Amino acid sequence: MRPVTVYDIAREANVSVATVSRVLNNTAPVKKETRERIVALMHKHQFQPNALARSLSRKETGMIGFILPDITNPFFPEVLSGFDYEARKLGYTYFLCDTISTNEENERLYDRQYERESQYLSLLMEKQVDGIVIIGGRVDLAKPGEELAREVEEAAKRVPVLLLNGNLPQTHLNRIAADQKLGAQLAVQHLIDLGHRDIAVIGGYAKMTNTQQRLLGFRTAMKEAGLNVRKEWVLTEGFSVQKGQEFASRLLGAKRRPSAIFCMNDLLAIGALKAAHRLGIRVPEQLSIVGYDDIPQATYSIPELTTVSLQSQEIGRQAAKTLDKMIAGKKVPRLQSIMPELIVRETTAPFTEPSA
Amino acid sequence: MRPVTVYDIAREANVSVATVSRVLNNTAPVKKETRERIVALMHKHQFQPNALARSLSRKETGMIGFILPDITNPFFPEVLSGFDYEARKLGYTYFLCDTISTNEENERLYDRQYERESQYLSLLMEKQVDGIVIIGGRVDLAKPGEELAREVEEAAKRVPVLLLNGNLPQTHLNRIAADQKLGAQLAVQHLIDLGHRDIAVIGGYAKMTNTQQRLLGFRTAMKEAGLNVRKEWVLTEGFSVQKGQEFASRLLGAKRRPSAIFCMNDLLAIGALKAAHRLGIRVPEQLSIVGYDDIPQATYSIPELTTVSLQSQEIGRQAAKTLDKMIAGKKVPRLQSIMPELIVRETTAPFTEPSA
DNA sequence: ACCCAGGATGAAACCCGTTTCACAAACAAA
DNA sequence: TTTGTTTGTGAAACGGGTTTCATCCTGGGT
Repeated sequence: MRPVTVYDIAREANVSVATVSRVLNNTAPVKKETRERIVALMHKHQFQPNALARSLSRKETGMIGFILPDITNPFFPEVLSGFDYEARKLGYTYFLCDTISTNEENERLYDRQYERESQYLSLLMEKQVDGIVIIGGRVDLAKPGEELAREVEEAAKRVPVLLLNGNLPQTHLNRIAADQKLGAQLAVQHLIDLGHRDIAVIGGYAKMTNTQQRLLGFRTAMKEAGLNVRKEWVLTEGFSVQKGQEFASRLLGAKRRPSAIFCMNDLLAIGALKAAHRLGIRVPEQLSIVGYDDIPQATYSIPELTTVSLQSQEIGRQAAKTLDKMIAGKKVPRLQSIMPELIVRETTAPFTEPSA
Repeated sequence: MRPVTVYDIAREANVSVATVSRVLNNTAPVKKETRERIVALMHKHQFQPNALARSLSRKETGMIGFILPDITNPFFPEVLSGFDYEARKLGYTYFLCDTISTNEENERLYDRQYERESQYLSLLMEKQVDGIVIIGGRVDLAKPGEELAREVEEAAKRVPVLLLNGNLPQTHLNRIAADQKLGAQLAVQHLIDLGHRDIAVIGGYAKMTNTQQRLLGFRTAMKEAGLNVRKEWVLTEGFSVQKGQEFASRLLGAKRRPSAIFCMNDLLAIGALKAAHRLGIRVPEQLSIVGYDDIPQATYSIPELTTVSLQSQEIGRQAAKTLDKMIAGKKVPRLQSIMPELIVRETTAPFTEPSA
């Protein structure tokens, strides 16, 4: 059966569609009895206005595109849930756009992310979304002037784009980001305060600005404490539990090993925890570990992870609020910094000389 | 600047919009040079067809609504990622609809889920989605004839609706679901085979059909082995790590305690693991634990969880494929059962008499 | 030379709302 | 009573595509 339209209602109520539209949107006064007659008919027929038609003429859709790299990475659901909370309050719905590729074996492939990201960018624009938020992915990687960055900037000319946690350098795009450098400094300073001197870092991708920022924070804290960074204790290219286990095994298997490891995210930290366990190294007594992100899983492990909270939900909420303002044409600050916070739990302890 | 439309292209190419539309969709032959001229103009102006307008006349949007209860529960991102994979291949985009409510303190509230679910149902229909998939939430709870169930069925008359893992009894709606009873049986049988006789179950919600099914599987396996179920060892109402810890503490703190715990999901199992650890009970030597769902986090814990895999990604993939068929008007089986699989890892071991 | 099947194309209707404009009626102020 | 402002309403244009129908051409078959 054909869905009922304003025309059907109008005909049956002996009014014009204009009037029906008016009661639908309360956009102009309608005589009380006329209104009631129309409302009754709407209920009777379970009238649901066609949002496509409405959006087409209104030139606004109430739809947002949310581009993220990998929904199975628990960090993203966290920010997404914060975003969802505000977005819904503001009356938006959103498309979820995951830029990761998986092959038939469910292995995650990060190589085609760029391609996917720009595909989504134009797809979303065709769908006439009111705004786009991008977290992770290319915005973390692109260098100024690069083709990739240009595409995003191009899109931003046609529709509000908000970057989360990204770090597209030298861009005029609005962003909300945690201070990555500070977060790393917090973590490393904590280890130093506990008396650690042999500190390693694992994870991240050397090309990602986020990683670079955190590495910078790490180096800064080390330098200020007069400690030097051994380059074989800086292991990058990876963000998974798997990788964390791998990196930590390598670190802990060597003759000289660090007494503390700073991990670029919690997944890596969990991997490090596993590696230590396999090698019979007790955490935190013999090895301190600090994670990053404070995903819910950080409290699932035994011992629970000491980590740097990026306030993921808060970022998501801010994102929704800010994008809404941008859509409304209001001015918003170019960069909103979210202060990271160190959450001390159970994987860090004062340094003690190995008894053996 | 106003976006460029088919009319703009048509005017500049000295053709009618019909012709432009034809080259856009390859829907009828167009003279080669005309086509080339039009294509060139499209590129020149970076023409992007307005998907709203297109959908409005085509009466299909390529949009799907995906309703789930809580994206921060890692089970859902898993099925979502499987769904994403296929949906994208088939050319769909989807709205993510999270039915959980959170208050300002980010606490999750499940009480208003119903309301949210029906709001989303009509919202999605207004947005003219081509189909809707619902996982968890009301479809797990509703009894036949109930108001809630009716709403879903009502929606299903207007747009294809697919239920995942739900168990709306006596409904004619299409569903894809893992065999919950079998999954539980597998888990419990495994424990019994290992020599356990004192087995407890924790988690779930008594009103959820899923929980009921699993409980049924549990009881069946116990009965077949001639074991009886102690009712103080059946603890329901909860699905979180927190709850798991609580339940397990209660169980393990009692004078008489089980030698094995079957958990209604992996989060609970992780909680149980933590409780055991706090109480100094070694897993799996002194206590075996089996989870359910096989979320990625099941391998993050130490020891790694033995669990029942629901093949979450697979369910998601099937969902996309099936919904696509439904949208195309093809017949699909009323119920597709996904076989659960027991994944034996490190939290289960043969029963041994307590040495003390 | 004649007929017919495509090929190529345009005019116009259609999808379903919103919004502008015009106009009549009702009511208030002067 | 006259003028000015609301209230109440409809006709029609609009948003940006798709699709049907009609028309004109062209090449192949006989």
